[in-house]
Amino acid sequence: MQEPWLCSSPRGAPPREAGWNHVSAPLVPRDAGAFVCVLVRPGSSRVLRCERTGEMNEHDTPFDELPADERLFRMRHSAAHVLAEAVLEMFPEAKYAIGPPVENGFYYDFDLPRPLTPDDLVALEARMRVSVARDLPIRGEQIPKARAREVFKDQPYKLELIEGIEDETVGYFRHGEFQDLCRGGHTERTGQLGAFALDRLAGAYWRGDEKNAMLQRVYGLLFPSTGELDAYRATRAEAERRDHRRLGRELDLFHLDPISPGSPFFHPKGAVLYNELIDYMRGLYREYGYDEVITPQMFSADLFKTSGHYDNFKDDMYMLEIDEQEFGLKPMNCPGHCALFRSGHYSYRDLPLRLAEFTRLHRNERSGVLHGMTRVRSFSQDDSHIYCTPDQVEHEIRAVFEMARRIYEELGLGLPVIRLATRPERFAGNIPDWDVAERQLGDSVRSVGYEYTLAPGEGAFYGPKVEFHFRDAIGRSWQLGTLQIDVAMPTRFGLQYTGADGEGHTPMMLHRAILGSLERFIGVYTEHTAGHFPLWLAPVQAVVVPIADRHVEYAHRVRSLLRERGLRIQVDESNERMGAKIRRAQLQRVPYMLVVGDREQEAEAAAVRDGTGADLGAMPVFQIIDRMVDERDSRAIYAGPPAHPPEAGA
RNA sequence: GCCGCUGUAGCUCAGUGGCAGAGCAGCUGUUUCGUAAACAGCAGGUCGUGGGUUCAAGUCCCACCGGCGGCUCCA
Repeated sequence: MQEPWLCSSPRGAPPREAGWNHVSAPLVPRDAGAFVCVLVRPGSSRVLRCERTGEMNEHDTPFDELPADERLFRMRHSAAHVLAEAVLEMFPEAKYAIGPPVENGFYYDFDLPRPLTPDDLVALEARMRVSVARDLPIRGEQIPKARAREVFKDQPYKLELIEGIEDETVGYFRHGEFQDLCRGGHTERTGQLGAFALDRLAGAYWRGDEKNAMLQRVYGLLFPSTGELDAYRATRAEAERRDHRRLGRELDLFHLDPISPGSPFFHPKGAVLYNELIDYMRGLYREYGYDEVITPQMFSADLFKTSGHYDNFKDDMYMLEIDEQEFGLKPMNCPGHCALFRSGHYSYRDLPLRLAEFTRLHRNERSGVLHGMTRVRSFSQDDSHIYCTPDQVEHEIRAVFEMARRIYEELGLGLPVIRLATRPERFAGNIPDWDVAERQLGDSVRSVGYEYTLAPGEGAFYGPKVEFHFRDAIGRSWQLGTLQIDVAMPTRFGLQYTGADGEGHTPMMLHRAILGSLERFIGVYTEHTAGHFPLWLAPVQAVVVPIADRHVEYAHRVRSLLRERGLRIQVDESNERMGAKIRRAQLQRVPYMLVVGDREQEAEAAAVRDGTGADLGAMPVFQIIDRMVDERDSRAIYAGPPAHPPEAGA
């Protein structure tokens, strides 16, 4: 017989549903004034559910009637408790910290006598399933702080949390032998957790502060159903197949070498992507009135002292000593552009001045943060700084938005999601200027038809920041571009332009990048497209496949004709069967395969197969050229990967 | 940087103190082929690096380097 369920019902409030019998007898008066409500079907003696409507409204509404997202939140939250229960069983001396629900599941942080191993995860998961099978009631209540301190007297992290709570009482949850300090949001029983699995181990600082102890974090996945859990795992497997580090190697685009950690080597094919993207941006710069500049790779530390980067980022810069003077490799372009502006004499007639630069930047990123192409130490950006008069700012911001929208659309990325990052704790400039700039950015975002979410305290040290995020083809969100108003550097550099009044004025300054770092963009875009780049970006745009050796010469003629139009074409002369050549081209994500045999040679044609695997039939060579040139010049988005992509390798 | 895991052929991986292996890729030869993998042979190794334990180390221990998963950071 299960133990009765305790509910701290407010004086026996009746259940709301018709058709339920309400047994309001206080079966287990565990806490003074607490009532237990047991629900049974009419005519049945089987206890179906208990309901509690206490001060915390924990089980005010039956779990099954909650909105789906609230149910999922509670399942994940309760799963964290069940995980902690399992860990405490395995390690009675464990100190447990916090365990919230998170996207895709939950985690719990522990201070344990030894590191956990993957085998431990298996054992813990088994223990969790026991708790689920026991289907224990989860009870919650508010208890006085003094009592909580007593309950958790051997739990330093819980005690610290208790001290941080301002109320006189704290939330206290139990199921079985397990008890936790918790603000609530739980299932009614441990049997309601849905489909879960322990996922991975990680380290995490207590309270997210690197000055604090490193705890062991156990991550779990949890979804309402096994189907959804499997679907999530399938998505993750797809992400692995698309991983740019893997595709970069398989498609021979780039690699990273221990000889220079975090600094990509672009192979010939990767360099095509890099240069095509720059060409694309240059074309837009001409259209949008940007001027490209090239500034030094290295500056005296004085420059970075002036800009403020020295104070904020010196440890993350590559510093050098030259002739007993301190120099640094530039980690960003803005100080150099300010130096360029300062060197000239600009009047209001020269503004807005939009300085763009693609030169390489170096940042000494901490070793643990490096990640493929998305977090590197050496990179270049489609970077620009716009100097303008105060009354030009709004127009300039809108123009950046318009340009960004166009670029993301042309690349097939859809509409970005906007975040507005405001003044951080350490900042340059003065607060009134910050307030104005934050309002101006927010207003501009709305005026161009976007909503934004606020990211308080996440701005750059010199000004508030708009971030452009987008979701890729498998639902992951990435930040690409940014737009910032600088409320510090023009003043710090003493920048001046001559106004119509003949007086000197401080210009406004905007920072903006749309692709962001080219390295990161290429990494993200490789994953978004799974390597199926649009034709204009594809490193090899077509492979000519001769059926037999006697067709090689004609294949070369076809290649020449296409190359004359600037198309990037290869001939597969290998001693392989056609099927193998097709397969190889397909695995290399080549957009077009041009098969040539006797029939095609006769007709000055090629049998065309596109990257989706569709057979387009034989087409005259001139028609193939027209088609490809059109597709390239219109920057058409790739139609989509083949329905059944083959696995590379064995 | 911190915590954990990890490092064997170009790639993916096997090798639990006793002769360093497989598949794919590569090279050579045969085959000359009609839309996703022809056949045969050959070659390929400082087992991340440096110390240590041992008669003996890819295997055990220590340090360092790189990578992976997180945390922190991200101009």
